[in-house]
Amino acid sequence: MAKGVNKVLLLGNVGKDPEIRATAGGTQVASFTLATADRAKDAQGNWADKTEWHNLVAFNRTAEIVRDYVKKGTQLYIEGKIQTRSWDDKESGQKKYRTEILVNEMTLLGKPGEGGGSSGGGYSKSNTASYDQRTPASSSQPDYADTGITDDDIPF
Amino acid sequence: MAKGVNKVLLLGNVGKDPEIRATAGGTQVASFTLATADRAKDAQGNWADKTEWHNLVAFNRTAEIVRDYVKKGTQLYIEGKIQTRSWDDKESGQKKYRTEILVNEMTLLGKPGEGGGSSGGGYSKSNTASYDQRTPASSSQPDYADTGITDDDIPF
Amino acid sequence: MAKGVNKVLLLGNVGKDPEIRATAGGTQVASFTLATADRAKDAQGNWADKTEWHNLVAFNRTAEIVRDYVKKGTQLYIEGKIQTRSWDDKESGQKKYRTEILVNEMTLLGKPGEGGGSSGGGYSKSNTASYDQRTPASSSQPDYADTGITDDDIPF
Amino acid sequence: MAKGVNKVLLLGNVGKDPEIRATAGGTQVASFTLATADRAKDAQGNWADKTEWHNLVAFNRTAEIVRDYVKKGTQLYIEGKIQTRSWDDKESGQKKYRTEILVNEMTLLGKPGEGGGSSGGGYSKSNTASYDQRTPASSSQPDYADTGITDDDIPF
DNA sequence: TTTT
DNA sequence: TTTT
Repeated sequence: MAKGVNKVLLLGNVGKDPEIRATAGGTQVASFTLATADRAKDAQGNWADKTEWHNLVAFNRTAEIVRDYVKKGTQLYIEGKIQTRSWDDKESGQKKYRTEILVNEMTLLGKPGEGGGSSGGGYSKSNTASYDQRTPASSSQPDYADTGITDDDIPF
Repeated sequence: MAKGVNKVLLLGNVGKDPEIRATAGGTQVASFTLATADRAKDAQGNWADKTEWHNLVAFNRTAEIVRDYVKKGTQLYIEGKIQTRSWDDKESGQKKYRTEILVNEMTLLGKPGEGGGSSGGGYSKSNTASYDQRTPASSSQPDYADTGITDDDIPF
Repeated sequence: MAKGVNKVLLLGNVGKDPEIRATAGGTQVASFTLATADRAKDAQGNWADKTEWHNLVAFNRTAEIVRDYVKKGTQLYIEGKIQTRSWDDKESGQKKYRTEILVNEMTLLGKPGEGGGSSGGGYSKSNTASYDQRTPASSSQPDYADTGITDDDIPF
Repeated sequence: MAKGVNKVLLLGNVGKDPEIRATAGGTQVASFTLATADRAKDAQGNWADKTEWHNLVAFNRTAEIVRDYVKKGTQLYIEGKIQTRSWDDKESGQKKYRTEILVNEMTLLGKPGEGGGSSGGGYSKSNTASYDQRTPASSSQPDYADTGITDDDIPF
């Protein structure tokens, strides 16, 4: 039984093609960003669109679905939990934080240029993205390689 | 401050064109059904789709958006609360119950035959349904007319 | 991957001691009611408390936790899904519906007369209710016996 | 109508007495942390408690309720949205990010050492924290003063 | 039928 | 930094 609640619900569009990796032990990891649009009043009292960007991460089977069906622009509904990782930045010596959403459930809603969104979770089966195990040569964002994460650290 | 939590999140497709009414005082009321698809194991242990139907009701500005943009087949995300109304059935003398979702927030995701679902909340502005104040001549479902609901009964 | 979303979040108090049964196959089933309090404006425009009652059902391990820790008055947070069962009433010949929340996750928050609520999932370990496999001799509410539900019908 | 969904649900315990400020225009701002407890399998496959910390911020009336009723240890349920602010750190010249939950709704569940948690929104009325308009003399965390936020920037 |  |  859960002792607390840490739940996030997001519906928005994927910012870039997801980045797919695997841990040393073969666990699939998908990282991507999601933009959620909101209407909020600006300083002048006018309604203006405001976009919030979220860092998402998915593991295992969910990562494979991301790999195969999620691309830049895909409209997604996800449920997940908030996690904040921290590390000491080698250059500045400062403590840095990165907040991510660990995706537990996902519903694909569509992608620009396709009629997919209307079909009740629809997406083209031909959407399959190729598998990409590259680790980016250099990344200003901390990733699991940088932080020395291994399969043993994945908590499920 | 809320004393409790009663929150519902649904993502699915609208079953029929919504029914739009107005109370005597002019409050717009939209009623419609939403199907949510689920994958569940059947008696034989196979994964099978299972559809759950929900009765939704929206008031005021939300009802107008339903009237103008929601049709049979529209894919919707909604947030709302559960409400169960009860009344004594005149024919059988039995107490009857009807559970509805009062819609507080709504995001349109698309409609079959249009590319709308993919555009981040997209829908065609030309989608406008005409206003329909008819009360169905006969309805086996209790509706607000049947139960004598007036503007004074609307709790907000 | 889910094709739709059907999610309910409730926080409130349990109305009566839960009713515990087992199916012929030994699956534990717990049924109970939960009251969620809300503040809403009444017909006169005054804020008034309004209570909504929900029918909850839990299976397996969750049912056992209900059996052991949940009593009349317990404050609970639950996540679940909406399900509406229907059957033909033998007396009136009418179709009847019963909407229930199938509980997936549960967090115990406290019980009147105990300090439990403050303890982050707190409840007295001595709270253990005795196991009750009785099926109520007569029930005006449709239950799983009435509707002929067997283990094979339980969809997970 | 919302164009996207950005919703967070948290149930946990407050880490420290909230920090209360007011903007130049008199808008109340409450900042506090919330710990959500989770059970997760560790590297050895054992279930272990894991605590996630969240930065919460509340404005206006909600900030006043926080000021008056929320203290270190209070058990809270909140709904809100994720917001990430960024700024250029003056010392290191690096871009820094801070993710916060903007609290929209709140339900107080209890506080250690009181029976409050069981009372359906219970808390001692005598809990009233004194109003604290101090801005911390020095803070390594960016706050609204640091980032030059004024009333005009508050988007509602 | 809960709770304050 | 909370809580059990």
